[in-house]
Amino acid sequence: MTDALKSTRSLNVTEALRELLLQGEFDPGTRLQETWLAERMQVSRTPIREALRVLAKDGLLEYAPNKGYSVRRFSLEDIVSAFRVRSVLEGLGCRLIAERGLSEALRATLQSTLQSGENLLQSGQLERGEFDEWREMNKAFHLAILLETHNELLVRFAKQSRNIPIVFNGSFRWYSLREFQRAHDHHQVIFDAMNNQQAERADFMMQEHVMHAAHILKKNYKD
Amino acid sequence: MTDALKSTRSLNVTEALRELLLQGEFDPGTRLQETWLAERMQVSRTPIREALRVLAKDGLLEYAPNKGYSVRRFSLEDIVSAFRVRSVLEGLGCRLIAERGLSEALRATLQSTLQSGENLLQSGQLERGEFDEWREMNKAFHLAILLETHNELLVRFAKQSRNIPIVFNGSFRWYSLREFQRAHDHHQVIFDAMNNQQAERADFMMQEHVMHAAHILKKNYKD
DNA sequence: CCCCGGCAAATTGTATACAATCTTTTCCTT
DNA sequence: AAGGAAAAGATTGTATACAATTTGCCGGGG
Repeated sequence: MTDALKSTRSLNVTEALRELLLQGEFDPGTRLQETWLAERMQVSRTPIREALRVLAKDGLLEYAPNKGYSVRRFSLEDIVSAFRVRSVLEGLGCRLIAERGLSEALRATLQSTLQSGENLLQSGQLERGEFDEWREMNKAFHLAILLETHNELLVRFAKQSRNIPIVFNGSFRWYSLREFQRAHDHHQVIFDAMNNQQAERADFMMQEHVMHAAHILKKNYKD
Repeated sequence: MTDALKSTRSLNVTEALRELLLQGEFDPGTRLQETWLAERMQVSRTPIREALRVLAKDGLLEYAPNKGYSVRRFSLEDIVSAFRVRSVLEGLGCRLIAERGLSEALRATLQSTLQSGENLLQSGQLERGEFDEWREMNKAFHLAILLETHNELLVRFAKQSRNIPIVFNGSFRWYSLREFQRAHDHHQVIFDAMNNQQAERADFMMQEHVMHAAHILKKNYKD
């Protein structure tokens, strides 16, 4: 079997820190000192430094030579801008899939996620705290489309455009049942469009879908 | 004045190495050993390692834990895929500008680059080796549009999607006078569309423009 | 001849020591 | 008291030493 579980402290620290940042553990503007982090993470400064550099490149931290790193502040405008970028990226993904036609594997995967969505809506449990299943279903739907494009850069950028604290978990906490239903409808239409090789329609609806999420966030986000 | 010229060895090495990779100095698949690089660059392994990690994140190198870094191989398909992504990103840039209307500053900048293009075409010098002016003009045109969107992620992704060895310098070496004229025509139409707030047209034409460059590269690229 | 265990060399990962830079405090001058 | 040079402290940048892991080689067993 493959030894994909092998890793290094540097990589582990990078992901641990990224998680903390995405969960909003540190206030924006906070300076992250290497020695302090090193002590907290129980490693030396070396892996810490490598992690910080990567996270800065990901846009989660700001860096100034000889000054160090600080937690980036995301304005509402930054976040909406990121959604707009993601919308055209995922829209392109749908377009590419629709143009070449759905593979059997992808059709099966997407139908499965649609069924999951249906079940979740039927159960009526979506008003309480168990958004996790929905989150998982949603992620599976979007990721399956992206991966099927076999466009590595597209996948990378689409993933990266979600590396923003408030956005990362999906902003489902604002969703009413009505909103979940609408999202599910979007998914169905997007699937139908791709399934019928309607590239323009698939692209457009995916953009609509993503920007609607941005719209909801915009309405509820207080900065 | 600002001290933007301050830097560190780590940053310098990163950019120097990036330049070497973009110029195709190393064959794809080549393993880049830290000690070897350190000796060549006259620094210790520490800044080398930080540079390698960043360049791997940029997609120029491949990395495996405890194995090291090697120069990534870009297939023709990889390159065309990157163009497709860039086309929708820059298309979105044009759309955003067109929707809100051209600022005076941007109108002036773009008209200036168009005039430069006009002059270069008139001089008829474009068949020989001095593509540099054209390259500069082209870069100014595309970058001015991107920056005016004030969408940081859009700018970052669009720039990053050009960080590919063959692509980076622009593939103007394949261009005939006819191709330069066509590119110039595209620029003019894109400007006109934005100037008349024709968002859809501006977006579409920019995509056309970028993908035509991909088309030319595809015809001439031998792998 | 192949295989494979294990030792040796090479290479990467991590910690730490030292250098350079920035920040803060002190204290002198005006 | 205000200003500012200069020293002290803190923090980042770099080099190097050491640890862990991988790679290559050698020899023995099948």
